[in-house]
This record gives sequence, C-alpha cells and structure tokens, in this order.
Amino acid sequence: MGIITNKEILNASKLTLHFYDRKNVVQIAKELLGKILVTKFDGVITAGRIVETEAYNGIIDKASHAYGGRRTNRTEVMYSNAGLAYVYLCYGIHHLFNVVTNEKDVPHAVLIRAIEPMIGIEVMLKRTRKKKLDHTLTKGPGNVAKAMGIFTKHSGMNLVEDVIFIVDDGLMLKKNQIVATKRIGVDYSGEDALLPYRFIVKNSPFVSGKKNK
DNA sequence: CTGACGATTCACT
DNA sequence: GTGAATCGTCAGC
Repeated sequence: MGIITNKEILNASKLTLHFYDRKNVVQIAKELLGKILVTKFDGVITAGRIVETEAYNGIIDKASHAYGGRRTNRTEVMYSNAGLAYVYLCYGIHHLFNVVTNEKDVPHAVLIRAIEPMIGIEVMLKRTRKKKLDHTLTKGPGNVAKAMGIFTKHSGMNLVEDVIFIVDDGLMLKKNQIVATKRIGVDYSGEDALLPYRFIVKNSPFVSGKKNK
C-alpha cells in the first residue's frame, strides 16, 4: 500500500487522546484501518499500515476480558484512560497488542490483528527470526507484536508518547475497501462471536485467516 | 496452592 | 485438519 520514508512517518500526525477517548469502539476499530502503527525502541523505528482490527466492547461483550465488569490485575489497564496499550500473553507464547479506548472505567479496546510492514523490515525479520519478507511476517496479532517488538511489559504505555504510537499519513480508504466480519478465535462467547466487530482491508495479503503461507 | 485454559501459530498428516 | 508449544492469569478450594 505504498512506500513511506522514515522522515514521513515522523512528520505524519500522531493520533491524539481525542481519537481514542470516543465512545464507539467499533467505529474506532474501523477508523484504525489505514493508520500506521509505529514503535521506536532505542531509536530503532519499525512501522506498518494497519489492515485488520477487532473491537472489544467492554462489559457487555462476552468475548472481552472485561465481560461482566471483570476487573483484575491484567485487565486493569482497560479500565484506565483511553490511549494506552493493553498487551497480554496468549497461550503462554504470543503477545497481543490492543489500544484502550473510551473514558476511564469503561474497558473498551481494539486488537490490532495485522499490519503491512513499511519501515524497519530488516529489524522485523530479525525479531521474528524469519529469512525474508512475506505476508506471514505481520499477519495475525501474535506476529504483529513480535515483529514490532511489543511485549507484555509495554502494557499500560501511553500511545501519545514517542515509543509506541499510531500516525495518520492522510491515506483514505474507500468504503468498498473495508469489510466487516465476525471476530476470530472467540467462539466461546456465544452469540457475541457473531458480531461484525472485525474490520479488514479488502485484498490485503497480510490479513489473517486466509490462504497462502 | 492448584488446575484448567486461552482475543495463536506452526509443523505435520 | 489435527495437535503441540508454553506460561501467566484466574477461579476455586
């Protein structure tokens, strides 16, 4: 979806608290498509275009860790102010990166499920121990966090700072490039598993749950 | 303290 | 399509 330079990333406008603190988490998940996720650890920048997200709609969403108002050490960050990272370990192996939305005490979040690598591909390959770039590098939430160098220790980090953040370079997706589907891996949540809370950029080879390898 | 399990990925049949 | 990997979290005792 286009080349971008290091400089352009840093000149693009970073999403602010105002983007994250809105009430409609599904709308935010949709709007995050096309934005650019950036990490800058010790001056090393990696970045990729977001092409797949999922909304988790707080205490009424059976698929959410915060369903029923469940409040634990792990999920506490979702109850914080918007614009923080919620990162947790899944299956003891994978670190999953989410963006906390809505106001304090409303535990909404958006899971970033896939990006298209743009900057720091060599670094991403090293982090993931992969030999060459293909769509498995950043396809699926576990792979996104791994390639971007995001771990559970980053949970609670403020996305308005300069370490993990999201920028808008002005790319506008056409309406017909965006598809809504049911979420992945949440079959345990009954009828809520059917909600159209997953958003993907049509035809992106980096979107999960597709053929190829 | 204990046991069950997960917003996944990958190798293998 | 099936199953293993691997460990922090959480409910229950």
